[in-house]
Amino acid sequence: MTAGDRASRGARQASRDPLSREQIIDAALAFVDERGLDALTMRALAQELGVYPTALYWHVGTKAQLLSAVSARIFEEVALPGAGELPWDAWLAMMARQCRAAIHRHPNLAPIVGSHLVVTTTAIPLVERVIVVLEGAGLAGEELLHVYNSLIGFVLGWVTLELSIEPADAEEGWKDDFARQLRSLDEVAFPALTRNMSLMANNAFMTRWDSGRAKPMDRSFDAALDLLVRGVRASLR
Amino acid sequence: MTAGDRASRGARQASRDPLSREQIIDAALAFVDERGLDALTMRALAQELGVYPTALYWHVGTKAQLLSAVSARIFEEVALPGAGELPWDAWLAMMARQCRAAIHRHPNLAPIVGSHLVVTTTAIPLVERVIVVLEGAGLAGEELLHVYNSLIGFVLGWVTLELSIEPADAEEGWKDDFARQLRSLDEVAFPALTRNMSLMANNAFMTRWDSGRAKPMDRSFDAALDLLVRGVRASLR
DNA sequence: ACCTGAACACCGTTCAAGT
DNA sequence: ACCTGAACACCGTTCAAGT
Repeated sequence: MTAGDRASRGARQASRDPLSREQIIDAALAFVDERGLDALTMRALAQELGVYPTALYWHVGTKAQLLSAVSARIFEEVALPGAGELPWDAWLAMMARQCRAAIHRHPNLAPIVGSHLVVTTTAIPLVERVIVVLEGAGLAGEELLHVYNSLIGFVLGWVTLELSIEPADAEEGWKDDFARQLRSLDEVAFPALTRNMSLMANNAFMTRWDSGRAKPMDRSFDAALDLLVRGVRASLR
Repeated sequence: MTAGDRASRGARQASRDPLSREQIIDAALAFVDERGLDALTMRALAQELGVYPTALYWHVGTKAQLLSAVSARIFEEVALPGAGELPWDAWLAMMARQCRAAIHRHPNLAPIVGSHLVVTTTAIPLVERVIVVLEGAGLAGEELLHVYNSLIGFVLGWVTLELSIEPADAEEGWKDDFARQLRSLDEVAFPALTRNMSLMANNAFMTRWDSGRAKPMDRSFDAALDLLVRGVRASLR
């Protein structure tokens, strides 16, 4: 460890107050937003804060715990209308779109949100209000539980997939390669896909090469959300 | 690099034939299944194969490319009924359950499947048959695209979330801690949640502490799938 | 309580050299 | 074509020591 590990112009250089856990989480979130998940190392973050890497451990425990705290921030950013201001179906659709928007604001965190268990109370206000609305729609018991899981699982999961990480630039022309592979597919073996290729190419899961970061799938999300809410509506009778 | 990096009893010790790309991918899949995603390093995998780490690079390019190839294997394992054997809605539900089952067979890969762009032709047969069935249900054009994305995004995303990674054992009693936090929630601030706590605790996204790996969410998945298919059915009229 | 400084046991990857 | 062997530039984390 050399003195060069400390930043010459870190945020800490100006403010000589001691580090805080909150400050570290804020810095980590900004870091991931700007430079990506892979670039976040304890050493690089420490340098950004003008501090030795090991100082972080005193505040946040471990890198995994830091990341978990950072991803929890996303749920605080979800802005919801008050319960009762909207009919239940409009409220749920609104909630879903607000969740998606919050994740889209931090796309580099999507892999964490989507694949790490959320064990934080910061999401509890959101949970509470969803339950209130579902009860308002006439749901209770097991049925309420399953509809809740359907909605939350759909939103968080679908958006995680939408924002998938693109392969690194190991092979440069991989996008063109994949596009070409799709275009030259055997139309005898795959008649339906080749017939709909202009529709599917780069627009559908498994036949796209741009991530939702570059090419958001707004229309498909709205459609999926509509189908799910329709399903709930139908099941209420 | 010392000679100890090579395995003393690796699979390679017995078979002296040269490595192959397929063999490496197979070994990596088995490795991840047994020892987890974090345990997979190029060095450890090389040792398992009785070879120097750098030998892997000649065959698979890079670790990211290897992981992408490994996760593609999951889609080959999805067993589907022939198109036309079932009504469209039953076929789609079957497809969804088979996809979920395939991912559940390799839960440690869920984070990769859920958060890395799929750019492989191994999933094309699946795509083809889904389109055939959707066309059979009377869908075409944009509507077909959106329903396709709704279904695939739901299945892959929802299951990724279901199989979320649990926090490491940094703090040992974190499960009890979280459970206690939930139980001691203010019932004035969170009346709906506290009222339904026995229903929600460890059964719902954001209020559970066991991953779907230990505690599969079968009922909720089936319910969600049913709601979505109901929605599609309703939208066909 | 909070941070430094050194050290440990790893990583992924490149590249020249061998066969 | 396929693999070895050494080396580079990193990692996360622990721990004793300082203030």
